[in-house]
Amino acid sequence: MARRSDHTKEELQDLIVGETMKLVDAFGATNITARDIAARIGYTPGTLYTHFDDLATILLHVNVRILMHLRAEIQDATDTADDPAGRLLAMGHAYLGFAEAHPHWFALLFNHNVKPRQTVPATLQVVVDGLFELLRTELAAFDRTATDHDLELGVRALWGGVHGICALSLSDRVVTQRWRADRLVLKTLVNHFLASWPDAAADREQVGFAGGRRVRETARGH
Amino acid sequence: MARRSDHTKEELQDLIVGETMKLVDAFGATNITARDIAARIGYTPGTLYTHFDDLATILLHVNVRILMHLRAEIQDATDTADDPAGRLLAMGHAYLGFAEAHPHWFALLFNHNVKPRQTVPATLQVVVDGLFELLRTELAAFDRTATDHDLELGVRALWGGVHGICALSLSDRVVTQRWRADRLVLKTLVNHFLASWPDAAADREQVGFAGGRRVRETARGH
DNA sequence: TTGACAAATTAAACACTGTTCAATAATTTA
DNA sequence: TAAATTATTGAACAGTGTTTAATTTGTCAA
Repeated sequence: MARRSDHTKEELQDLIVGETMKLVDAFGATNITARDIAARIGYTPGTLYTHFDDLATILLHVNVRILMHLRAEIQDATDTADDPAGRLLAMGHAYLGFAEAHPHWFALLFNHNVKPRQTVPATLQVVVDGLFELLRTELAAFDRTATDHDLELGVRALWGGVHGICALSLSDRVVTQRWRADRLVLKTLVNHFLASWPDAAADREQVGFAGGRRVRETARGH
Repeated sequence: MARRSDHTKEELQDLIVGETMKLVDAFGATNITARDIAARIGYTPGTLYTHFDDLATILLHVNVRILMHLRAEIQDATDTADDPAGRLLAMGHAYLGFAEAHPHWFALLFNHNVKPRQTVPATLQVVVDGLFELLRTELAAFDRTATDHDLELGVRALWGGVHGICALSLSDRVVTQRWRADRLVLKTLVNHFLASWPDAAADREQVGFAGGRRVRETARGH
């Protein structure tokens, strides 16, 4: 019998969430069982239920940590460029890199199995809002004349677009496996999106606009 | 005992896939069981396994039919506009409308649980390619000077973008529930994407470019 | 019509799942 | 030290996908 003085209540909860997160990363959320987690932490399955309501709740806490990882990587990506457009593209690349490096985490994040009853940890929405704010800051710097409404629309469209490319890239079901130029697709989307954004011209021409052909130069077929 | 002369082999397979599709639409793929399907068609669970290898295979066949529905709706959306840009936007709206009307179908389509062994029905890739071709045709009409490579990139970026907005819209986990202006987000993405596409200017100005402010007019801050 | 063969269907079982709960062990309090 | 409290366990529960032997059904030659 595991001695209860081995861990405090909080330590054990952290241990459960942490080991579950590793198992999800390795095998996917749908392929791990309560008994797997219990064996991993050196307890029996019943113990999980004295610390969490059910497995779904544990996975919800795992999701919070995953989101913090994702936000950290996106924040780091900000340093790789010194203009807003470059930073936005770099954030997209970080997003895609994260999805490729941890497909099971990505799947758990966005494949909703949340039962209506479930109490979402308050921290989750906070982390999401932080992620959202990172994008908004860059887009605002990119176009300083944009209204709040413009930014809201723009951030959601851009985030959605990037997310979709990542999601389709991981969904080996629908998209053919042969074609793997996701970074190029990503760049195409982001560049085209930003290229027609109001007041984009000055910024873009200063920094060379992140490689590829310069869209505006060929915009009217010249 | 159900009499085997009630249905031919093909009829019974169609019945299984069809009833499973209805159950998925109503309750979601993760909430239906082999016994549910069996009860629905008036047979016992074992019968399912004389016609399909396992449940995952049945769901794969369901996916084929779902994709055909999706393609049909997108094809129909083509008639609602008479210029390529308008048709592309209408196709995006159809995509989003389908996701909203059948969230469980949409989830089954893109949340991959396909085991590596699984034999994907040949028809599935055919349907996907057809869907892909619909977009390509419109984008090619929108920019007749685009190379094949341009079109490939553009279609994937555009499809990915639209898909992401739909996916995030259904993923009530990450995106806050309060903000529901997905159609506006969709229009923002598609319009900005097309606005900077080469040779887009002529078409866009002819048709008024699907509402909202005209991006190019303010592009350089005039 | 009959009888043998083939195929479809079933009921029962298998190992597994998430979850619950009385019994037990470990710790804290009096 | 004794009592009360709490954490942990092992065994059970109902339900899952799947397999299989036994049974029913249909076919077709004799």
